[in-house]
Amino acid sequence: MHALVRKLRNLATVQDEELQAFVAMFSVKRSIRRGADIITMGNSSTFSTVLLQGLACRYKIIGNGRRQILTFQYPGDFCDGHSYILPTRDTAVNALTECSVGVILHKDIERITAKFPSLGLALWRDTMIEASIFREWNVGQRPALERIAHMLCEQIVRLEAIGVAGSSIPLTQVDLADAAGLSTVHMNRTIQDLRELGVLLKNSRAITVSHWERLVEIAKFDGRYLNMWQVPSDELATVSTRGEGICLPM
Amino acid sequence: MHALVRKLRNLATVQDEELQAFVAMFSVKRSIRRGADIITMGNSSTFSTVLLQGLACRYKIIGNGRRQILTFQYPGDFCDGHSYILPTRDTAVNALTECSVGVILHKDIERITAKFPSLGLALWRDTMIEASIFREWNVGQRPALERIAHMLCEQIVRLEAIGVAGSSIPLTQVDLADAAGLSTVHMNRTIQDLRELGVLLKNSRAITVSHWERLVEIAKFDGRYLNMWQVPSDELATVSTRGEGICLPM
DNA sequence: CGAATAGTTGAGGTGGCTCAAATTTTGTGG
DNA sequence: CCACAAAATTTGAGCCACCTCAACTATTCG
Repeated sequence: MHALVRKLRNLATVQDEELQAFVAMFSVKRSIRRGADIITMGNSSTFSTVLLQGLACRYKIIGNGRRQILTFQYPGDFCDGHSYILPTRDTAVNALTECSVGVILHKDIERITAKFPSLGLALWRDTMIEASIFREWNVGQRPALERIAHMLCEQIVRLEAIGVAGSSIPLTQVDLADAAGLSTVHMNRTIQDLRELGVLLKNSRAITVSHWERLVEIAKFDGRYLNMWQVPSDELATVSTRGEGICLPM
Repeated sequence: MHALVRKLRNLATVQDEELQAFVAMFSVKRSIRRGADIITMGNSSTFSTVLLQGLACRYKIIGNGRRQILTFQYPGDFCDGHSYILPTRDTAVNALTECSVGVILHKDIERITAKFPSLGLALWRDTMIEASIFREWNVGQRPALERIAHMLCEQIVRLEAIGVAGSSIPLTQVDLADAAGLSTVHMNRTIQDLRELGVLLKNSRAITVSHWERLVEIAKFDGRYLNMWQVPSDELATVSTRGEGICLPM
């Protein structure tokens, strides 16, 4: 549960005992395999799900039968968009790599946030940051190169925020295309452009950033919308549970 | 303050006395004229702003110098995206018609939500619905006709939710273009297409829906993301203050 | 080792853009 | 109430970013 604890600490001043109590309410579900839906559309539920390991995406099937990815999710993220507040389930969540999740009953969340308001505040803030990300993606209408570069920047920053250093992005071109709303063909060609520009590694099959500054420049990326100013990645929480980390596929 | 009261009542079970106390904390600022910024970018503040009358938009100037509208705001909406929770100010808000707003100190919000948790819950829900709207817009990549139809559907539903009946949308084509991320030229041509299709009135300069069902069909609109299932528009709150209503320009 | 899945390349089509100008409507000051 | 400026709407013409369709080639995985 490291990921969740780390995140909540960033969001508000929360006492260790509060975090411990919160974490204790979760039950863990492991080994969700790539391609499986973590959350399915339509059925409202009595519990919330937090991603603990792996990488997932929130998505929706749109008119033409295509998958539109709305956001990527990293360890510590609430998969179901805080369904305990608003039970709307108009999107699904899919595991892009093997995943583990934590599950907590809505009524347990209610109980503990009533008891520890600062925990509720942290959760609220989390919903706001999610909203920021959606807002930022909206400023779509960017040309493909900039759009993709921007998406890559966001993923790098979010990976760093959960302690995954290294500039390799564990997503396929298909995933990125579905997220950017571009065809895979055009995604591929633009990735190649970025490789030509020296921004991504050329030899590797994986998507690896080799020139961060230039990427940021192309993307006109200003990461403040991610609200990750705090916590410079070191002094991470040391509350309970076994070692975790995002698993880098490909 | 009708608009705000009505909205909060929809979002949670809040006692009248709680609403009264909340409303009493606002000070009102009237006669903000069309074109003026209600919220400017960059400067974080110590208070929050609620739109009471008129129509505003949250926007951002993007790379090419163009205005990207992220969402429209109606009476009762928090202009600054609940800045008391997350002080990020990466967007501005502009009055699209003459507006009135209410202003409340962050610390007053803190005080009263601590005292009345159900009020805090209502506010939290409100942030979630805002996020839903951003999410829905993201599923951009729709062809222009569908995209615009969808936007119109949303505005009609939101207008109805605040008690403005009638199917006339008080926005210019320029505003709609900036929101849809389309050129005004293409917006104009698509509006004309909708007129040809009998969905919008032909003679009027204003944008008036004449065939709702067909519009919904074109848009593939499913309004559930707006979370307005409650309150069938009649029995509106009767708490204090003078008559208000959105002013329909054009 | 065969079957998916992911990545790459080519060719041709089109939705929405830009530039440019005309027309209509709205707002303002006299 | 009129005249003029500013804003909104409309129309035409040419262009290009990104799409679709259709292979073919690596890779991964059971």
